Amino acid sequence: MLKSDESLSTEMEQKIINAASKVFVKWGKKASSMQLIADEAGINRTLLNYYFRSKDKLFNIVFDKIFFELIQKAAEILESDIDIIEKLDRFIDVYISGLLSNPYIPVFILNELNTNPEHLLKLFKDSGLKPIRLKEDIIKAMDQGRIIKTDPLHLIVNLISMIAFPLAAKPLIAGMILSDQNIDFDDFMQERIVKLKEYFLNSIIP
Amino acid sequence: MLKSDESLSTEMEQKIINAASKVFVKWGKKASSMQLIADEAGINRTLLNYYFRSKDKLFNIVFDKIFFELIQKAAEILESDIDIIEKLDRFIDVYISGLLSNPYIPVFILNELNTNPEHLLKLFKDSGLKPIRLKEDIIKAMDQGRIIKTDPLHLIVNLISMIAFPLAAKPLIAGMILSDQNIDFDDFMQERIVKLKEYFLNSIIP
DNA sequence: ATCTGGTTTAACAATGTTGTCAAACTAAAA
DNA sequence: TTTTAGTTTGACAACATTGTTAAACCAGAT
Repeated sequence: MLKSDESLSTEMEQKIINAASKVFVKWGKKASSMQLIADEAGINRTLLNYYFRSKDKLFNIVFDKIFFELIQKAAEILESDIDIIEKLDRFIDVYISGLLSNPYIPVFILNELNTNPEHLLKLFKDSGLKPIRLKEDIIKAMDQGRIIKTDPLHLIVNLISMIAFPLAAKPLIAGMILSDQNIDFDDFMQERIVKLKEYFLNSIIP
Repeated sequence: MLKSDESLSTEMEQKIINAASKVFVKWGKKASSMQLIADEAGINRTLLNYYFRSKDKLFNIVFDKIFFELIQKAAEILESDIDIIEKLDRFIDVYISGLLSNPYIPVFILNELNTNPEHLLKLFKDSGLKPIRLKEDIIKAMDQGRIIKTDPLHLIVNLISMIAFPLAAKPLIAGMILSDQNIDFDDFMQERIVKLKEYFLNSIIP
């Protein structure tokens, strides 16, 4: 079919990016072959090179896209003017539900993080997001006596950990902790949204 | 040199396993080549096959060893008869300091977990460790009023998350949160041992 | 009907990786 | 010294993967 306008080319590009995302996120960069991606997209392998030149280029596009979406979601919440407690509440909500539909993403990110830290740090700097702004919000709330006084950096790390780790470790949680109890992982995580808010907010509100 | 007794063969095997551990843990299974491992060990590549038959076999030995050490450490603490609060305290200690010297391990495990869950679950079952026993300890302490009443499963997940995630996400924490503040990651984690105990125990003691 | 531009394909070369094998090596035993 | 058994090495074949190229294809424009 002729490329009569931009949207058609973009249509194929989208198809490829979607397939590549699935494969890269599941298997990681090195273990993903161009053939696997082509199969997933239902197209000839050579088309991947035609549209994206090389595996490296394709990977970077996919990675940047996924990372940007994650960062942007955080930015929207953190930079908004809502109350700090409400912010934290939403943060838990948005990330757990968001990642629940794509549980391979955390490990995918962590993996690239370990093998190629510069790439990610560059992206992060370009994004302009400053997680430290959250620290200031927290300190302010502590001064006002609305939040218990504790180390704000560790508090932030605690929150991110409790949100992200269970998703990254899905097979571990499901297999080692939930299976004997006959609990479904997704149910557990849905419940977790409520329970984590309860636990975390209780732990910081005097 | 002739293999006059067991220990000599074991010496080379040890050398290989150490090198393979380093390479596999850093780069993951697929991205690690036998050549890379041989270079790390300073030996001829063919020797790897001579001693361990195949890459798969070598990988499984390395992985099982690392996983077993992790599990065993947990078992020692959890199965001991010390007080629950002391148990949790030690758990934080042992895992943060242990993984700090080997920060690539968490992602390595998580990665294998995602791409090959059966392998790990089999290992886990063979180990005989029951993390659920911790749940019973916690419930007992809750009944005695020594620990605040909350969902024990989520509590366990919270603890594991706060311990393991920052180590898995070292470049993220270091690059996105600590770098502006001029804080060294290892210092931060040493401090974290204290701060996390404080935070976690405070959050569960009435 | 032919031309023309982007698109798709099969075939190819280059490279990397794994595992095997036979030959070379080494140090102790006979 | 020669033999012997385990060890080490280089060479090889098989296979997977990547990226290129030239040819085939296709639908609208001329």
